[in-house]
Amino acid sequence: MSVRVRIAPSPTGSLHVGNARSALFNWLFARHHGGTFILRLDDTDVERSEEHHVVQIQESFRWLGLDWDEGVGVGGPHGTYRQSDRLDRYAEVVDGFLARGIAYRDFRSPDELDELRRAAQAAGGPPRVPSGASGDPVADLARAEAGESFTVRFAVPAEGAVEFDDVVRGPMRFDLANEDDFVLVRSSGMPTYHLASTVDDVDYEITHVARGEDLLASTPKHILITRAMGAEPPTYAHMPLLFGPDGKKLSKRHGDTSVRAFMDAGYLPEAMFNFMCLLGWSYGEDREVFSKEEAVAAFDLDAVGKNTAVFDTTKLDWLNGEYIRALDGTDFVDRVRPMLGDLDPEQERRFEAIASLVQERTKKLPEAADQVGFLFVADDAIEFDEASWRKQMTKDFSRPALEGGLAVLGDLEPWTTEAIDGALRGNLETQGLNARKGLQPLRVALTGSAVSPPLFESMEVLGKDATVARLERALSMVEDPAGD
RNA sequence: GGCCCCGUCGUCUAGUGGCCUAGGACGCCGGCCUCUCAAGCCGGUAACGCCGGUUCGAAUCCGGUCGGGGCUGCCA
Repeated sequence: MSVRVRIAPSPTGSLHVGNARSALFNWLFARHHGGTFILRLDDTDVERSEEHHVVQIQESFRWLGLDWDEGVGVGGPHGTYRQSDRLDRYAEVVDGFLARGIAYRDFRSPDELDELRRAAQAAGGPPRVPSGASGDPVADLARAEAGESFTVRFAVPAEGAVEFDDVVRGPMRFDLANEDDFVLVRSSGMPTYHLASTVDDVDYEITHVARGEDLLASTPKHILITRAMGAEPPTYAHMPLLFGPDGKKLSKRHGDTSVRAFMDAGYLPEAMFNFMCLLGWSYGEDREVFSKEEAVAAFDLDAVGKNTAVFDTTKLDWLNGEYIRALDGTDFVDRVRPMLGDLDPEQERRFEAIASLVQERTKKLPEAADQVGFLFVADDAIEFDEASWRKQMTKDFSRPALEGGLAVLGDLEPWTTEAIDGALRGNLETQGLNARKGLQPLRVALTGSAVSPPLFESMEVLGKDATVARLERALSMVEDPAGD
């Protein structure tokens, strides 16, 4: 039997990294086994589901490189893959359950149920709410047709147990005595997640359900429904949850943890992919950096770990730098250019000339844009970083460095990195300054900051005129501190 | 309260009775390199929650305990 797995986000928000990680593992599993990866929408919560989330969720998956074979947007043999379009099918299943006495209509009010729950809990034993079955389906139907509000509940057997073998956690056993008669259909007529999701899994012939550990305790419900439908339950794999750096379950208060946020922050999808693989799974061989293809070849669900992982992006930052450095030079230029705004031909030339030097020293794409900013401003409009100025331009070496630099560069020919290097080093000797003192003021004069791409190369890219102009301007400001 | 899951360096993890005086990676610290910052290279810091048991031998098996987490909804 060929592997069929699914990811079923609910479009009540943007795609969260936790869901993305689940999707990733499902995708890896499907690809490893040559199976089918399905994207389904669990949108039974009509109150909170929104269409723009549907669009963004798909965008996030595509960005990460998780392509799906069936489902939303791509179609397949099972319709639209949206639960809101399958209401008739759920009703059909429930009617069958009702007819066979596997489910019943429950007319108790929420308040009444709360009361019962509290009482059961106070009793100390299992907090199971007593069955609300009247034992008279005909009368129930009459009440329903008369317009009384009701839910449909699954009649969980009072005794026995549900057992299954979890791929990640091993043998599981849940006593039914602890299981409530759970709701299948809300009073609004909409199916619950448990019903819709399970019916879909059966109908779509899902072979492996790999999802977050938070659903582990709900699995007996799903198995009960599956069996009631006369089907064999799929293989389950409950994957560890993701936590925030504070050790608490990942949520909004840990900042924006949507995939979209990482997209916008300038992370490379390859790096994000690689990073998420590391959360709960290990490539082995002491390897942390690997390609998608390598991950597909090595991955399997039974190798997924049991313990929760803290979503700490420190390592992601490092990985992103690794991937940026590994980028083809033109690829890097293409990815950064959109962040620079409109460039004239001269600015474009400067950017491309210095790109490779910036590529080596950036961890996130937007940083690269910051680092080349000095190439695009007018020579008399450089803004000086205050701390840099104080440290390099207010010292006794500041003037000699600038004046000496100007003296040797003024009529330097040819204007190349090598020639600039030689000229400036010669000046260091005549001034009796070490490289640190003799060159830093020039860097600040040129770029506005004590941190920049390599100085000589920057000068070459800027050209002699611009270089001289910037040095002169800075020198004039050093002479007259009040002029700053 | 009840049911269930988990517990190796700060973080992600390797480890399935001896190869472990516990390995790798990120981070951090120090050094080298060096025109700044990165990168790179070298070195260092740092963990089997605790207590019992099984065994010649336990991070690995069992029990307990403590700690964290999930579920307990007409959310998913």
